[in-house]
Amino acid sequence: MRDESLSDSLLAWYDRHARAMPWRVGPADRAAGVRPDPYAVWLSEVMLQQTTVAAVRDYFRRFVTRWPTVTDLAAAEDGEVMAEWAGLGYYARARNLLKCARVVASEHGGRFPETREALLKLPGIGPYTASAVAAIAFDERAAVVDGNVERVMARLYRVETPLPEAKPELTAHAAALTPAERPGDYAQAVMDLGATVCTPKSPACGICPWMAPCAARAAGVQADLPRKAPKKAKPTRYGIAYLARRSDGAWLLERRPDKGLLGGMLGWPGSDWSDAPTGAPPVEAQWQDPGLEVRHTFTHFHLRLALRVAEVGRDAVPDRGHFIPRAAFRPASLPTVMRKAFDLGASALPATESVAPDSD
DNA sequence: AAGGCGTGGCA
DNA sequence: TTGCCAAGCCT
Repeated sequence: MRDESLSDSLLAWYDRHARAMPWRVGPADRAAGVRPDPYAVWLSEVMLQQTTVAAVRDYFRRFVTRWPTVTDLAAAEDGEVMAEWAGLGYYARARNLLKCARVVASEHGGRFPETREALLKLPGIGPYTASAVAAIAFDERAAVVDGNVERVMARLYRVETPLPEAKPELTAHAAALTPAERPGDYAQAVMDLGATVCTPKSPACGICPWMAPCAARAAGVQADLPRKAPKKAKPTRYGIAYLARRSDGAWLLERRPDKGLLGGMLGWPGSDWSDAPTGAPPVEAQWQDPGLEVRHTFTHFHLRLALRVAEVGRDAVPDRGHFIPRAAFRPASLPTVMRKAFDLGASALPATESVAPDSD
């Protein structure tokens, strides 16, 4: 059974402390009848998967400015969406975002399904996002369980079982607390609490609306919860990236395959990334070794990427990739590791003379 | 069903 | 420098 005094005290706290966000309808406006745009809720929730609010803000604004509705997004070119997502990480989210937008546009008349169950069927929408959209946009009493909620529940109920084993128990607690009234505000409230008060390292118990009922706080173990299984060490992999600049300033890039690391993104042609990388240069040239190396850490390995640079003539025909004209090339459209390679490698080539744009 | 999948900030 | 982490999903 639900403990309404708990959800009530949290909602009262949220009424005073809700953070303002570009996609959020605050509690006062919500109480006055303002409804959030399901498209904005969905887009923000996908962007927020494993990603900080600070990192998402500007991406969200650019997306809704460029594609104001899900129908607009559905009509976008794949490469444009991937370029706009560049730098935000977890690029499968962007591929699934577009898939989802197209399903909503073509099979649901441009309107998002309004139940958690139906939302779960869409690409890129899992248990968390389905609950968040259902609760925030459609007032369904759906319990959100993300990293914040897991932490808050583990502390409130002093769950000592380590994650991920504890997940079902924490989910049950979260579901029991979720109120029928204001489920969307409650979802945002419990996540705000986790993000600003019940933080991973020194939680601010002194200002927490749930200080009194918190079992971990009473036992003084709040900073030790939730317990987690130890993580594996990251191996180091090595690779080579080839940066070729044509005499007209065009750069040789290739589209990475949809599956796997950085799937669907542009990148520099190169070797595989392994203990002993192999891979031929993508175009015949006088390749130079400037002695530069990009260091970058992915989710599950460290990468040391050695750079090779070359200038090639107007008639160069690459074995891999294609030349992107200087005027069309934006480093910001590259995933971060590739942008780092550009920042380093471009400085190793002589400055381009200012030439008039050419006609290919 | 455990592992693949990004990035930037911070102690 | 290193490790940890942040509103997970997919296979």
